[in-house]
Amino acid sequence: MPDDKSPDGTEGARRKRLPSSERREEFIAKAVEFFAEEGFESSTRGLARRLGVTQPLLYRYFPSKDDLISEVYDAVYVGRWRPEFERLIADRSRPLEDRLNAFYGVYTEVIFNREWMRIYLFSGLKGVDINRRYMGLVRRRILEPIVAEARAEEGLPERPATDAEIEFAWVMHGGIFYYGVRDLIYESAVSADKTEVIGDAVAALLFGLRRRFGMEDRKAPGGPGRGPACG
Amino acid sequence: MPDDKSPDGTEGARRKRLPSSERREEFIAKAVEFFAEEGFESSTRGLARRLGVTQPLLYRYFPSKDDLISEVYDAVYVGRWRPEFERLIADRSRPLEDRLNAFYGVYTEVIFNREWMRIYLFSGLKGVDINRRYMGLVRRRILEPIVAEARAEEGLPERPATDAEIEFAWVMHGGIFYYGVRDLIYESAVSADKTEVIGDAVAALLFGLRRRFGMEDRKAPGGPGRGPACG
DNA sequence: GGATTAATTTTTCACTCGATAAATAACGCC
DNA sequence: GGCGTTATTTATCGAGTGAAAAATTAATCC
Repeated sequence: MPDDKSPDGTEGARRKRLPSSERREEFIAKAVEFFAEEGFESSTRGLARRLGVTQPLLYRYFPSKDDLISEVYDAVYVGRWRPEFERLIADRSRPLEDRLNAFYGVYTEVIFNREWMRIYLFSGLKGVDINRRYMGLVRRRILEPIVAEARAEEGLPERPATDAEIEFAWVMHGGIFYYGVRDLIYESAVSADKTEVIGDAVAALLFGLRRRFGMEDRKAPGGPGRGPACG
Repeated sequence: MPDDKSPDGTEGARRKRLPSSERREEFIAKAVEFFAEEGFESSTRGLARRLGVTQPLLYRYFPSKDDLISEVYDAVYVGRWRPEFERLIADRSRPLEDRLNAFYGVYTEVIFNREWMRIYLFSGLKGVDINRRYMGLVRRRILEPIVAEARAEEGLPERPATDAEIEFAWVMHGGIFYYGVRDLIYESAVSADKTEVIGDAVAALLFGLRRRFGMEDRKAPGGPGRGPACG
């Protein structure tokens, strides 16, 4: 007997043909859904079933399961990054607190999404390097700018962020991320509203950074303007 | 041909027998290691290989793979909880900031551990309910006490923590947790030292809670002493 | 409308999975 | 030292896995 049922489920209704590029897009989009929900260990047959298509067809478009998974990573990590993230943080026409609230508002619009979060966590556990690269992106494009803007708003001289500053920014950033995890992955009732939670976190972030500046800018009042990275 | 090699790998060295209870313990301990590293989808044959034992032997001790996995959960979630967690937070002979630094010092000794973190994340993605129960435990035994202690130290009247307060405490707690994730799962260089990071986070946590108290204790100066939970 | 091209399915392979049943061999007891 | 108990292994089943090869069928072109 055939090892997969009629792709559509309903007998007789033969699948419409699609041009190669469209089909590919469709496959990737559904693969994001599918692997996000079921994990990357789930079978290509399961994905094909959800697509209403036979399993070997996948291999016409992707040489292997791993290649398909790479496309999934790209669609999520690269495809959903928005250039306005960086602009929002750096826009000095508004107070930093406003900017950060605005930034985390739109950033969480992207990442507070079941697909995004689950792909992120699954891929992190797999140890694929795109994950490490994404964290590098967050550090360079989000956290370092935030620290720099906070220094600027305090009237402190420019200088590369210290490890302790970045680490603290990571804790707050991770706290906001984890808020999404609780909501979307653990589905534990997250009752307070997002704007308020972000507002509290942003206030604490700025408080913590100013506190750090106060602790570290004593010994170097003028500071080595553009000294080598600390640590 | 036999479907598993000689369990030990090295030929001839027949496996020593162990009494039932000892063997069981050994299996669970190694299963924690194994599934933490490879994920719960990994094969019982892989685990057996690592144990130097044949795969069907596992089924002498656990009726199914899922039952073994449940034992793994118990060993990690229940077995590593330390009663001193709650005592440290509630010990009013010291300032709260000290207590929280001490608490997060020992708490992170337990959870900043590759096994613990990976089991936690894997099980969270699987959606097993022990995960939700653990988060309930954290809320009741850690976060609510922290908020209560913060109120007490401010001289405010006792009352159940509001959702916004708990949510903020979760963000800080999650930020610390995520610090461990970055270190142990994503293995992104975490350079600053743990004590300092915790110190910064604790300071920000207390700042944020006091800020919240100031925002919410205006309209209810005496407050409904033991009113129903907010929200 | 028949030939060409390319999208899709059918069939199949070699292997892995969780689990069961039966055979074997190490240990304790007397 | 033989015997019974039971820990452990051997062998096997049926279902599912990623992948390749070949057969089929829908769309396109002239």
